[in-house]
Amino acid sequence: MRSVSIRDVAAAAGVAVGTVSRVLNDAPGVAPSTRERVQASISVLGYRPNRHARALSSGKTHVIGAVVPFFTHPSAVERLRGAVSVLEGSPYDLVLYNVGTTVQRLQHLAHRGAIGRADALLVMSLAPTDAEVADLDAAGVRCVLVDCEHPALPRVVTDDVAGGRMATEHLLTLGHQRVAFLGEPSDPARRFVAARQREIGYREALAAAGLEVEDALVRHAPHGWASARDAATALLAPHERPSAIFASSDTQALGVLEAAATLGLDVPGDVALIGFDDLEVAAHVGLSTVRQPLRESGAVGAQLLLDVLDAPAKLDDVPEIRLELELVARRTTIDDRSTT
Amino acid sequence: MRSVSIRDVAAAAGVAVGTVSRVLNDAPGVAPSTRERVQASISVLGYRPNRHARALSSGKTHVIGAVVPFFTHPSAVERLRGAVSVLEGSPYDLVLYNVGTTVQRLQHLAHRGAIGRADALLVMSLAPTDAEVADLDAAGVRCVLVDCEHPALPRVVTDDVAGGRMATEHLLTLGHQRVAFLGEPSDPARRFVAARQREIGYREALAAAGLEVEDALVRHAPHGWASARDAATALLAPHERPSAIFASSDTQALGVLEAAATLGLDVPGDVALIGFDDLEVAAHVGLSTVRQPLRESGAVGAQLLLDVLDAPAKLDDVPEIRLELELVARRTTIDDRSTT
DNA sequence: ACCTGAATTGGAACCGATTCCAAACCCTAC
DNA sequence: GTAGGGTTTGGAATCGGTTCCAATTCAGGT
Repeated sequence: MRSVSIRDVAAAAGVAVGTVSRVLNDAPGVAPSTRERVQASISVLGYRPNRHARALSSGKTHVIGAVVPFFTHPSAVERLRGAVSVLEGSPYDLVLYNVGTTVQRLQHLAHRGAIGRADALLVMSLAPTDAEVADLDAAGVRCVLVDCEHPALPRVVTDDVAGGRMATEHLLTLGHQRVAFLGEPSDPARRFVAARQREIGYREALAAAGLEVEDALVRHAPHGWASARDAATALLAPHERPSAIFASSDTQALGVLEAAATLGLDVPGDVALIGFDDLEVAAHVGLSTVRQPLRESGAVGAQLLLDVLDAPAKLDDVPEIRLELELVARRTTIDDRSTT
Repeated sequence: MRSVSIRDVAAAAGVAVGTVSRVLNDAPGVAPSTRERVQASISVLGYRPNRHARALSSGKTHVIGAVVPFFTHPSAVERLRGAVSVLEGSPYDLVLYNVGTTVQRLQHLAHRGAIGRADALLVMSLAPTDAEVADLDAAGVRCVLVDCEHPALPRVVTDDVAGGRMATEHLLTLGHQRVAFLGEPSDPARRFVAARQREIGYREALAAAGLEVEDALVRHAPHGWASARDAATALLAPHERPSAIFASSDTQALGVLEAAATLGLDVPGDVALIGFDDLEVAAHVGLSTVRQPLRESGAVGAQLLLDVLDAPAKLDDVPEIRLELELVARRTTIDDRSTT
């Protein structure tokens, strides 16, 4: 039951443990014949180095922690997919840290879990505080951000304000005058800022078009399908209905779609709709949206993290990679039935 | 930079390291006053135990590895969601092992990666070989299977044959006589068996109804949206078209839906369609399907693994938990337009 | 006052690797 | 024949915990 240790290998090969270690790490200074002999013993004994012992003595854990708020959200998973695809080719293992509910949890996680286990952290959609950055730094844990910002950390971001503008302008261009916005309530700690920024873009676009923002047309509902449906149902009440809705995520847009269907409203005839993210489901239901390169953001972030880990020292200027957004017009804003 | 160790704490509190360790592990035999003093030093120094050192000396890593084939597939993610939700409340970290392409990879992973890092493995949809089970056992790594079987391992399963029957019978009950099947090619190592079993259920249902299986109506395409669409396009060629299709996964069913749309066929008017899994998207596009409790399977599997880890010895009879399937009829088999 | 046993504490050994200094070895050059 | 240099190799120290045995303390019983 007890596993083979490096000393067993050393004994079997008739060398010292130091030599076996050198062979294991492809370190120079081992005679070819010796190296061969050691390798033979290794495979005969079926020896596998103990990763914890290795981590303990070398200080490198070969673990990357992915801090993912809301692993339940499709967009978070999509980002993770990108990260996984990159990390697969690396010697790093990926530990999943889900930040489920409380914002407080990052603090908790960063301290209790991630630090002391991982060499580095890939933090998604959750802007760290200065204190957290300091802690991370003190613990020697490298960090890269995806979909959020902090001046001291390398990051992969998109311009959510511009995205909000794009979506809104698309609707305005189609002739809509009364455009509603459905977003998420800003969280108390102001750490999830994407939805808020999209709302800013929405307001900017309306202002640029010389339109007033009607308070009644701006709603907030917790991220998720059901709550968006309920909010949209209220928004689409017969009296003074908007002619178009911009939902700050595709998930919410699906809720709007459901509400419209229940109310017997035609989309886009009675009300046009655009979402944000371009989840795979958007293509299937014909949802117009602003495409955000979700998977790519995870992949780029992971790659950036690997680069950072390779770089010995702290970089002088912190890299920021900005990914582009793209408008994808589909059935919910442009009715192809009229053209066929 | 160097972190605080248990010896620093011991010195600060004026006790021996053993005592600090006892405090850390809530071990009995420490005077309340001493315990308090140690705890004070711990928080003053900001001490965090090093998990690798702990793992090394205690033999417990507090890591559970999730072996997930095709992290890109929605169903795999859904299972993982369930597992994550359960493991969040536990002291275990979750390491993600994606088995991307080659079947060979499990061997690779189990040996190189998972073993020696994790206390236990949650293996999904990938039946291990006897050799692998033996290795796992030899390495002292506990293991629970989800969506696959091995006589020696605890597992969470569903009856895919029955599911295949359910889907097919649903179509037959609706009066369809020519029911096609779209599945996945069986992999060389015969390790992903679910799709194959659903096909068996399909054949059983046809046989029970006294119908012949027409070879031309049974197709196989690699899992995924695009390849299913192509296969379905061939299947739906005008000549001798089936009146209904059973796709062995929702993902594939979406491909069929796309093919039908492109061909200008009405669903379910020209061709009825049923999938398998009940992914969230199925509800949005109105896809009939056989609901499989994906998330629950992950959750139950994780819980089972925790139980197994708690149980000191190897259990005499290996638990098998069977989750129920449920038919969900939606628009793609039952046209509500006729009734409205 | 002394003995016994339980509760508490000290501290060495150990887990399995890396790392680095010193020792051994082998050639070549003088 | 030997000094000197570069390779190889040996092996002790170390990383930061857990574990367990021995030592100490202290209370209660006689």
